[in-house]
Amino acid sequence: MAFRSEILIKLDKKGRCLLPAAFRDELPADDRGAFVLYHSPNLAGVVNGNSRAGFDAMLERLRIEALGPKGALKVALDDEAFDPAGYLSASARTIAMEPDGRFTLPAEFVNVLEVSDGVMLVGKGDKFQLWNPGRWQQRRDSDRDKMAAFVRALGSGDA
Amino acid sequence: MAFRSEILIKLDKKGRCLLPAAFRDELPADDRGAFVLYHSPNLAGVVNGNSRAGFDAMLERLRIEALGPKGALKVALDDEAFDPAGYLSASARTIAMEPDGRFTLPAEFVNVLEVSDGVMLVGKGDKFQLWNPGRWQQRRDSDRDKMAAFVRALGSGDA
DNA sequence: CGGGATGCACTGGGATATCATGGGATAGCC
DNA sequence: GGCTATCCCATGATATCCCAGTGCATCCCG
Repeated sequence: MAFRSEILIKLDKKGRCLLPAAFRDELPADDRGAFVLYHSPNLAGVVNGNSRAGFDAMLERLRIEALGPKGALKVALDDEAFDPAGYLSASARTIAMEPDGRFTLPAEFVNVLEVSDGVMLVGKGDKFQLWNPGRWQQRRDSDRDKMAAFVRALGSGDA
Repeated sequence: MAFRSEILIKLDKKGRCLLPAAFRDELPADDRGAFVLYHSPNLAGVVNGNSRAGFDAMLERLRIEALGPKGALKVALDDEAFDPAGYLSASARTIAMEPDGRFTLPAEFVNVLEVSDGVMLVGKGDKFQLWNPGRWQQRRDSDRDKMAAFVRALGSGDA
């Protein structure tokens, strides 16, 4: 289960779009009919996606690693303290697909993406992202430079 | 698992090409049906390839190198920071082969390679590369001189 | 050691299935 | 009723499956 590649998909007049086969194939075999979309916790205008199992696993890790084993019980009871996993859950929506992989992109995500007729889907390994195509282009160019610098920095260490 | 030799393969009218048996044999025995292609992170016009396991192992090493073992949670949540492993994932595609080892080379790779009827496959040990045959010829000539100089330099060090 | 037979690797091409998308029709829901 | 979601069908493009041929390597046998 590793999401790869970047794919531009259409958003039609009815607000539907398609989760491409390359991404559907990465969903768990026993849960191919739905997935989760959630707002990026720290990057405005980006929507993250994952399988339900993948999203739940991330929340689980977050609770354990951020709060410790005993934190889980505390978080279940303590409504006053900040709960990062709860925050993400609130920003998430389960998306049901039609059998052919299409789904209606909820308006709240359309709004933050500011897309009208195309959405860029980007595989990030553990998860995938939805981007405004133009903004992704910029981010991609900037990341390409950072990647080149990263590789150069590795080289100076041992060569 | 070590990819060796350089092999020129045909790219047919339907955009298919063949992963030669010499390379298929280096794929893990339990995952012979697919492999991964990804754009070179710092060399335009070159496409890298590896087994799924080999690619994933590289990403894993990359994450540890870049962030330390405890960075996993942060990288899963932080969409703003540059993530080299995520960058490579986005540039990668899983390629399924037919039983006889043929596959369709995705258009995005055909474009960056600027190939029309032949692709040079070059074994690099841990991974392999796809080159435009002409560009590989140049690279190869230049590497030959560099290798000779490298060997000479070795000699002057202790003789 | 030579000659033939056999099998596999690579290439080509037609037929079929799947993918991605558009659009109509139907069924709820405020 | 107007809006949205769901189901269904249609279509062009692409990918996949299947079969066929050719050449090279290996193997077997005398």
